[in-house]
Amino acid sequence: MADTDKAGVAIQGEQEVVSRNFIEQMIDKDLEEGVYDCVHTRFPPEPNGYLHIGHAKSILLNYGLAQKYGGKFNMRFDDTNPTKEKTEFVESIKRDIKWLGADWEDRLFFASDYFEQMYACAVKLIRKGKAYVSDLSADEIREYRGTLTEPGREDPGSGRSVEENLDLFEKMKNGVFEDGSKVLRARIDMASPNINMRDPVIYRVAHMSHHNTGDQWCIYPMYDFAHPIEDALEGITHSICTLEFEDHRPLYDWVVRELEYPHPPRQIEFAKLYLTNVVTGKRYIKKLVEEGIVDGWDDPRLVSIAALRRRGFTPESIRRFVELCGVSKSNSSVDYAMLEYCIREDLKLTRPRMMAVLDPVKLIIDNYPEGETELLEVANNLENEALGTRMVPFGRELYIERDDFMEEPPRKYFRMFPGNEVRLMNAYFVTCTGCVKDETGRITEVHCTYDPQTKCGSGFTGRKVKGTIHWVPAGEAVRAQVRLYENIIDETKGVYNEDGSLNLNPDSLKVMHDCLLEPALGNAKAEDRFQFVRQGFFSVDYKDSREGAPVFNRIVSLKSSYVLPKQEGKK
RNA sequence: UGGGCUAUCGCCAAACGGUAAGGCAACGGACUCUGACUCCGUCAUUUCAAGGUUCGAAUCCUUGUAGCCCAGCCA
Repeated sequence: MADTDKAGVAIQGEQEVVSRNFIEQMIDKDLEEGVYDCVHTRFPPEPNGYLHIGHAKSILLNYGLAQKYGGKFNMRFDDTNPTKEKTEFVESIKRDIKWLGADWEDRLFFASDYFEQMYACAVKLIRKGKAYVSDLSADEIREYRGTLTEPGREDPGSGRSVEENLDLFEKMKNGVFEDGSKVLRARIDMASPNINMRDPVIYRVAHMSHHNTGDQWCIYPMYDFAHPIEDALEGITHSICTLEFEDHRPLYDWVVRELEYPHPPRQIEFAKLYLTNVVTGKRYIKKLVEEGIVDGWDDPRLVSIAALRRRGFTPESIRRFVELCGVSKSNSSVDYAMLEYCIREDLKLTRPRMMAVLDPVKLIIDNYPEGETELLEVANNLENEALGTRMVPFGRELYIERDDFMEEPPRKYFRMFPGNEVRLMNAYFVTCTGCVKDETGRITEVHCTYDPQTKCGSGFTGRKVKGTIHWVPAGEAVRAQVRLYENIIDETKGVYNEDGSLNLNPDSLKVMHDCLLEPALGNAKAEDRFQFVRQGFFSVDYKDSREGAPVFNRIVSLKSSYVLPKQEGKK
């Protein structure tokens, strides 16, 4: 009988048997059979946008495999199409991958650095009679390709001699032809049931400046031709990509076979990671940015790597999340709750637990001596002594959460209401005596009395209270802005409307301007993370915070099995 | 209607012919200076469906069904 621990590790006797995902099983087999004697992976993004949580899976999968098998991991920009790529993106992608902790060491490559070799490969194919220059327009090529159910027809250019093809291809390279007037096609099978094999275009003409090679080239290789070559040149063993490339594998194999690479790489496809109710589409995010609904690609409500980082997620939490999701070939959509679990798990023992009042109302302890204050020594994290203690001033006037007082409480309300005794966290028991309202009926002060002998740390055990509430000292509290987030999508309706537009949640951002924090939080630095007791985990926004004036983003709330009555019915 | 792939709990996901792991979520309960954490318990007689083979089937065979991908000079 095998026990199984949290990581899915079965323990049989003394032996640990980790269940391996299907890619690892394939690699094991390859290694066993001597197909390869090492593992070399790569992450090959096109620098045409920002990375998001889905890319993290691919990055961590590839890097993780290299680590696990003592192999190597390459970083490679697949920049074979100058119409879409920008240097700005190569920088952001590098930064995100570093942040995630994937280390490519000194192996940073660009597909565009191989253009010369790729050109030679194309010439080789032409010489073998395996490629030809076509004069067909894009529309004509589509027509000749046939349909899903009908085979294609021979390209008229297919009959050209090797010499003529060589000559024409060189002219393509030399800029003799206009964009779109000529392409190089691989000669495979116009009748193949796999449309990718119907003489795919492998080179096109594009008179355009490339972010890396400038104006050196006016012909560019297509992905299906370039990618296997890139992999082969770098000595990649396992070329891991997503499911939509499954149909391209026969072409991938065709290229490495025709080019006669002695140790050809092998393509393996896995299912992308999707998160439920999340926006990753570039055009959608672009629109959100343009319309000012979010404040950039790193808006904390988004799931780009930059956004997750800004929200306060840790690289460790993302790694754990990806690990928990697993790797398979079935299309699936993981619950956001799993990500929340991972970040809570990472922060709960490692961050100080502070007191912050988001929506303050004044609390006056009527029997506490006027003008007097005391300093309380408070543990930073009761479950992790190593985090030490801090001092918090306490006095007659405090602020508490508006939610923590009700004049007429419902059943099972454990907080402050007239006549009820609660604990002020880290301080004393207080008994509520009533409240003061302004002319609109809004509560402006809550009053109570305290019992000096119930001080925290005094060892008092005379009686117990059901509720513990947090507070900040009135005089010394630091005023700050805190932002609370909900999903940017209205989860009750799904991501898209019928017309294809996004189903936005109008309450996805709540900015709390007059929050009061305990003094120690006043000099928090960008990216510092804390638990605000009873509220959740927060991090200091690195964009909007200033020296001595931190702005906090809520990363995730604490779980709660209690719903405040007035919030009932809220979606 | 051509080809490729995938179907195991609300969501991920193991199991590789030997009698359905685990995690997330949810729900009880205990504990508690966070309605948190922690702990303890519950949560698939059944694996898309129907047949078949077998002592034995999620795994093999049939026949269906559903979903995803492919007709860019994108990646």
